[in-house]
Amino acid sequence: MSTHLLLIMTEKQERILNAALELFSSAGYTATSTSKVAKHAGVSEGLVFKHFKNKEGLVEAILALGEKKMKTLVSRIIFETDSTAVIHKTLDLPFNINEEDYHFWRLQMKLKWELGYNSAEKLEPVRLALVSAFTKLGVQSPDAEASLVLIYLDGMASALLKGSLKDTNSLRKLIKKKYTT
Amino acid sequence: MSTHLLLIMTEKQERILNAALELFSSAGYTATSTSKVAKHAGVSEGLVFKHFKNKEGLVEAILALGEKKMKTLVSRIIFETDSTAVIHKTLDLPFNINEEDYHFWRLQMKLKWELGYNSAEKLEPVRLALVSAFTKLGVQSPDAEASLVLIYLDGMASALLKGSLKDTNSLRKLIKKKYTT
Amino acid sequence: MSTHLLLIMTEKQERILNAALELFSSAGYTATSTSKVAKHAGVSEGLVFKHFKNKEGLVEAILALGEKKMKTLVSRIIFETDSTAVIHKTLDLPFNINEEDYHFWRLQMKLKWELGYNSAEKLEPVRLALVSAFTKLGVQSPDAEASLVLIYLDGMASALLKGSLKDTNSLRKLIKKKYTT
Amino acid sequence: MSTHLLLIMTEKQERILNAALELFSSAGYTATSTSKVAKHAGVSEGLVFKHFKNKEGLVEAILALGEKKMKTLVSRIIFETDSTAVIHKTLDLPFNINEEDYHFWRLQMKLKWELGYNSAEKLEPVRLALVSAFTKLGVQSPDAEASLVLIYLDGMASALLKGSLKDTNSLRKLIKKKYTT
DNA sequence: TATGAATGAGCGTTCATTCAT
DNA sequence: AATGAATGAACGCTCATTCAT
Repeated sequence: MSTHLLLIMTEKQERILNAALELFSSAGYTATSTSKVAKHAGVSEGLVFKHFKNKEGLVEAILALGEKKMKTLVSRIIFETDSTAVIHKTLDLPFNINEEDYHFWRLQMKLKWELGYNSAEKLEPVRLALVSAFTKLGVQSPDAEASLVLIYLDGMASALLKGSLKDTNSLRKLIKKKYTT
Repeated sequence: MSTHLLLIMTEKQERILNAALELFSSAGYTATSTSKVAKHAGVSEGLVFKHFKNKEGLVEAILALGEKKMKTLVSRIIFETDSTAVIHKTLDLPFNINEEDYHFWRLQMKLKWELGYNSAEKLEPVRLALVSAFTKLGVQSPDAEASLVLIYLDGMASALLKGSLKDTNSLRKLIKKKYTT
Repeated sequence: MSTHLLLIMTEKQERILNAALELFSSAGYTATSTSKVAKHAGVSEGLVFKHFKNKEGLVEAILALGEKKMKTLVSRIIFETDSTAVIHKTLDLPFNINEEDYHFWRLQMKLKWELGYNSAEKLEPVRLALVSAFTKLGVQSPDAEASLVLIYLDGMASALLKGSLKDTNSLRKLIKKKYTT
Repeated sequence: MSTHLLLIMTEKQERILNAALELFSSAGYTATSTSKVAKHAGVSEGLVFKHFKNKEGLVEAILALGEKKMKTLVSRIIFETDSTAVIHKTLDLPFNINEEDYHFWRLQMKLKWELGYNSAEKLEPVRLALVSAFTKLGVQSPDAEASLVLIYLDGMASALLKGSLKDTNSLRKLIKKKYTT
């Protein structure tokens, strides 16, 4: 149960949103009924619709919060001036998911496949920063290098969020070593 | 629309399975109703249950086919003796998905997130082969290297199956170059 | 959109009643939700119930206004002394509906069928006046003649309020000619 | 409970349709829930939708039967050659509603106001026959006379179906006398 | 083997209404 | 007087599944 999704919301709105986040991220959007969300949040089912209009409105509200979080992460990278730091900070992204946000990022991955929601395009500024970084470093094909980093990023996030990895630390070291000049 | 999923099946059985495959892979398992599957296959609603018992039975049949296909792919890799070839063949896997099997592999990715079905564990033999290969090549941490390849594999398959990549060829070359001694 | 339904009402009360009138008369009582009425009136949902207690209270208030209007119309007829004038004034009733009251009378017809509300019994005094008029004129069966006029009245009002008539004027002349001695 | 709406239907389909007819005609379309219809028909709610797709489909099925009945009645009139007979048969229409069809015609009137369904336009052929009849009889304004008959028809049907009339027989005689040359 | 009639629980959503503020 | 958060029952409809034929 993550806390403080948004400060503007009333307590019950937040409870609904947290319940939805938790259930969507574990069972999926379609498989989670609005009545389950309401029950989990301890409110009437009608209230879900009063506050978020739709089941879709629920997920949109969550995704809107997601974009905010994403922007914060992205800005930390794109304003970095040191080329190697840009790359390393990008590679580090999936390792910095704290437990509080676990449900959240898991949902992003799920929705990518369930609803075709493209959270990847929010990383476009990062891709540009990577291209620029690789160019500065003088590598042969900076575009492809940047894409490869993002592909790795997706795979690593996926593996971490499914909990299928054992020794995450050595992986983190290894991948960074590969991008150290 | 792949044909001849299994030779043991009757024509209608196969039609049902193909319909399910297509619909599951595009709309998802939960969002696809058994009646839609029946309609798409051109059979009665009852027949789906006669042949596959459950909606779950349907997806299990599809997943069983997936394991078969996976085994074929895996065996091509693990019996390879040349270390570099093991790695390169693994890296090549997602690029060798032919159009006919597109729905099929897309569904595997989808189900991984929707139902928690773990297709990755079917790659365990490949991981072992990779560890062995990296060991032979004398790299510092062969376990981590193997894991990294599989993580990259997942990311690349994901990107390819979502069609979000433009220049796949240069990526293919680049990643292989990184694993060329 | 009639104004000043009742002078005793506050402005918001009147707005609610007008909104209800408009919506009930176009969509029907059952098909119009109290929330739509509130929205249309530009007030909060709660206020509708504060002022009219019930959804039923809303329609009763409207019907009460209807009886008032009806009484005015009726009194213009029953105090008429000339027999032919009684009949003609009755026959003229539906043609004298002004645009302002259009929603209003349409609603009466609608409610007659939707809720079984009997606006016809409010015309009982008119029926008596008609019987008396036809008796004075020496027709054979004054009761039946009076009933027939009211039946025609209903049919004409119905046709006019549904806007299915083209040449209303010639109809008006014709029917009156039939009751001219 | 009217019987034998259509012979092509299965028993349960007919039961659903009869239940819908009865409930729609007494409580109205909007105020009658599909679950009430199912319960009244003694079937599951799902079956209503299997057979009629929609709640709208239910009412359409009923109205389709209505058009059939209407056509039968209309054809009895328009193929009549004697002018006076055309008029008298038209005037007689509402008196010939048998108890079995009571719900049915009541519904037509109700839907006219609730859903704007225009059953009147089905009488257009009758109107033409009336115009022709009045023309042959040499009256001054045959169009208006025809319209007047239909307006009376609506009023009389309305009165009869609401059961607000006592001495229907004398009315029947009187109206016909008015159209006897 | 194959059909499709039939079910009842559950779906997302709207409803009339209450109540604390 | 006025708001709008909150409720829970009901709505129209779809679901996975069974069964007689």
